[in-house]
Amino acid sequence: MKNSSAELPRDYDTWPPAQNKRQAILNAAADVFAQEGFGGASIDAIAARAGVSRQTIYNQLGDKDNLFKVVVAEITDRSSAGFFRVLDTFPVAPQDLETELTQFSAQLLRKAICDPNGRWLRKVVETEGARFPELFETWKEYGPGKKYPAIAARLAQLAHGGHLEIDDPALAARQYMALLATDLRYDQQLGRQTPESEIDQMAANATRTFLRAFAPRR
Amino acid sequence: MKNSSAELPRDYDTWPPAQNKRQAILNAAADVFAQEGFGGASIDAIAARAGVSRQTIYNQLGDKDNLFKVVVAEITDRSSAGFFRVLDTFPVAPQDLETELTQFSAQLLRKAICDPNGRWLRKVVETEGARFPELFETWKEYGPGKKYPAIAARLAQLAHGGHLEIDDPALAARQYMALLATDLRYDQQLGRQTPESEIDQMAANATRTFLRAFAPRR
DNA sequence: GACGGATTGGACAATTGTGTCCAAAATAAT
DNA sequence: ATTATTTTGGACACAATTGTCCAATCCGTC
Repeated sequence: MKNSSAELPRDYDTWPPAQNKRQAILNAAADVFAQEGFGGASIDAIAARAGVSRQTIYNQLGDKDNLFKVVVAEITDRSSAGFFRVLDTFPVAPQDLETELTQFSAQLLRKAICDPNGRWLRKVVETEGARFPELFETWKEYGPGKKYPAIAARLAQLAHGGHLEIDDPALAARQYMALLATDLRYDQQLGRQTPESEIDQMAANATRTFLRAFAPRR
Repeated sequence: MKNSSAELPRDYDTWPPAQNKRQAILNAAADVFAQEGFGGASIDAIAARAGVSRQTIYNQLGDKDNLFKVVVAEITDRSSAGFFRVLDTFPVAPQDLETELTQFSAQLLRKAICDPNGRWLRKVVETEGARFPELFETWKEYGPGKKYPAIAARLAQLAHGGHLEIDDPALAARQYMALLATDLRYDQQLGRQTPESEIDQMAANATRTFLRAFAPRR
């Protein structure tokens, strides 16, 4: 009935479910908040989806505001961790830059942008950012505040090695991310799950254009 | 008290206010829906902001679902009209491509992307798209469905005239728009109103990178 | 098997929201 | 000035939601 596009970012590290009801609650809450917004989400709906009594939620996580804060913190952590795990594979000393950067881009799309954590966060930040300013200050710090400089640093490294020609690495990083997300937004804006098969194509398109813009002249 | 970042897309064509309470209601509803989401928005809040009795809303626009639909249709119209008004100034036969395309880009940012109508729509589509699928089918049709092909056609024209080198105009159009929106997302994701002064810089950055990627080789 | 902590389901008060009804008041039209 | 139309504000029934309380129950541990 409620098979929305916003799936819950599951984390199978802590399992089986009976052990951590808390985790089940957080997953369910992430779902419902993303689907209904903060105002529209009801504790009952969350409890039902988590397969848990409403009281248990209050016992473990306090009131609705606090539940929301905990969920955001949790997902922020997961998302950030996923991003930096992929970032470690950045081709800082490539043999074939286009091929390797395309592969890296595809990984980034798959594991750090398309992935449920990232999607959930972007949606919730857009929706509820104004309601919890202090919360999203920290998101800003751990999200854009760390990701973009990290990408910029890698690009600068490539430029220093003569593989790219870049005036402003920070700008180049933002544009690289924008190119990567080109078709993602178009798709995901309505719940369309971007098909796995298209991700490689998207990575190739973005990388190609990026390199045409920033490859050394001749 | 409620000075949110989401301002109401006003339309001063129909004025003074006493004449069209209907317009006041739609503006207020746009505000509150954007701020609170569909679930969190209350008719009372909308009535209060519109300076109107709650009953008047029911008289003129029926129930909450219908009110929402009318608001979306209204804003979609305005946004689409604004976009195509700017599109008429596209430099199809430029003397100095970079300069003219930069100017066009700035206009597009100012009047069709940054503007309250466009911002409102993007936010609401992201938030409530799953709840009103049929509504956003029409949005899809009038938004991306017409805008991107229109841009693609202009770019193809430039390519045909030898000003650009483009394999896939549709892809180039999506990437051009993505580059334009690069810093917009970064800013607006939290309610930061992009300062007027930065728009020209953003247009210049996007255009420069786009042309470096798609200008004819040599 | 008995203990203790977590979990459950149900009841509860208080609040909030929707949508309707209606009589009084304001506004516009004739 | 009189009539027609809107608007208003308040009352209302009904449903949903939040957060609390509590007795019954489950579950792992000793």
